[in-house]
Amino acid sequence: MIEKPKEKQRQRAPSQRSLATRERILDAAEQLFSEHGFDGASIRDIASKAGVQGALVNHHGGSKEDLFFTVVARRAGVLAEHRLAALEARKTEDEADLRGILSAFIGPFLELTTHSGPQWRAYGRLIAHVSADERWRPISEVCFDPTAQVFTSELSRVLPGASPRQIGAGFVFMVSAILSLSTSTWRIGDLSGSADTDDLMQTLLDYCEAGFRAIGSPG
Amino acid sequence: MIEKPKEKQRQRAPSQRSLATRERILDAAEQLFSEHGFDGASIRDIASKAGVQGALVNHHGGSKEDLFFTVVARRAGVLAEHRLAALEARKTEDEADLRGILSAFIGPFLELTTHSGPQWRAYGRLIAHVSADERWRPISEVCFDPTAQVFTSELSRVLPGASPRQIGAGFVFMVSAILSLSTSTWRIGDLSGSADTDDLMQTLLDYCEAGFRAIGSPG
DNA sequence: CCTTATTTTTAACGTTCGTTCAATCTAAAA
DNA sequence: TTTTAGATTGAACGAACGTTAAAAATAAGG
Repeated sequence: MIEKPKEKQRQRAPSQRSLATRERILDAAEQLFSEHGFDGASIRDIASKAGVQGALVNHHGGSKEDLFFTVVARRAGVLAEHRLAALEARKTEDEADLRGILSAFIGPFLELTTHSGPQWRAYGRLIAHVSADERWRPISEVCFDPTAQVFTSELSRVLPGASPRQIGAGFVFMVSAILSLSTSTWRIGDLSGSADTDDLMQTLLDYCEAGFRAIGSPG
Repeated sequence: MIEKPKEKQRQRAPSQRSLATRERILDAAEQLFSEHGFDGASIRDIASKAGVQGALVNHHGGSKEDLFFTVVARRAGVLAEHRLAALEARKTEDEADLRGILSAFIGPFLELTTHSGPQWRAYGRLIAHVSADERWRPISEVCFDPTAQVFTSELSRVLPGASPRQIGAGFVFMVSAILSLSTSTWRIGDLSGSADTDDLMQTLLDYCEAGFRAIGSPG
């Protein structure tokens, strides 16, 4: 499902039109997968939204599972770069304390998923699906675990009193809270405005920071 | 999808065998819905797991959406009763402080989903699906929102400094963290033992209590 | 026991699914 | 310009889907 080694090398550069078509297909898949999940979104729906024939989806994306992996992985690298860059920036400015670490993890995600257009917003919901369904654990391991390990080790550094299991639990709680902002915004209220989003990020940061401190300190 | 008013009254009591068959079907649906989601679980799979013919699933459960709602609603009342009873018990013992309220909400869920057999364990994952997919919002409103309102008003009482939006955000964060224990246990590590579950409940309680206090206090 | 409402099976309906294949169109490379 | 790899279309495949209808089996009620 993940490996894709068998691709006989191409003999011509892809045309600009085909590249654009491929992106349109991936965008359509991203939206429909995020709205209806893997099983709820059909190849035909994706093709229709992209304005192409169904067979073209298989041609550009391979099997449906290949397509799903491609869509998830497409933005995973960008997200990881933003997070790790934010972490490094905090480090060089001696702000790599608990709140700084959490900000470096939470900030880029909320920034991208709320201020970078509908595709990134859809990607937030898509990650929620990936994270909730054990079926996609291999995708998580490839796309998100490396970054997660960097941050958990940083958290262990600033919270020496917490066991690895406690760090892991707190990290899962934080991730689930972050993703809930992509899936359950209607539970809290309308936060389409940018100011509300920043407010909510502060609330989330306060919540997670205090939670980690409670975990990391005895008693 | 939710309403089910058209049932012409029956003229004979259902046999014990049919009642048992119905429960077997609901149990099978509960397990498969929780593992593969609504679209990923087929009527034929459910029938096969229940040991009956496919048509019998429709006969006992109605349409697939009706069946899903029935499965979710079946244990929702029991869960709500446990939570509200725990809350009342804390109130009469003057332990209805923040931690007492959170314990009354978290404790019964973890107790049921980890110590009451595989069906309740499946039910935990099932609720995670309901909570994550906006498609099932009507089900959430019927099955879970009444209890949620009781607890959020209690939280507002003990956290007068927090706005309704902050209370709502904290509640969503807490719910998502609770459900993550049903869906992402593999992220934290192997916690199949019962002792570990109790440890994790303490960690979750510490985390959420501190988070709520941070939200509820100025600064 | 007899009647028949209800349960259960068997079979099939029409639809949609993911995927494949051959034909056609497009455009990169020589 | 010519060649032809690659992009795109159109059509079809077999399989699985949710659902329905009519028999057959079962058991409740008289």
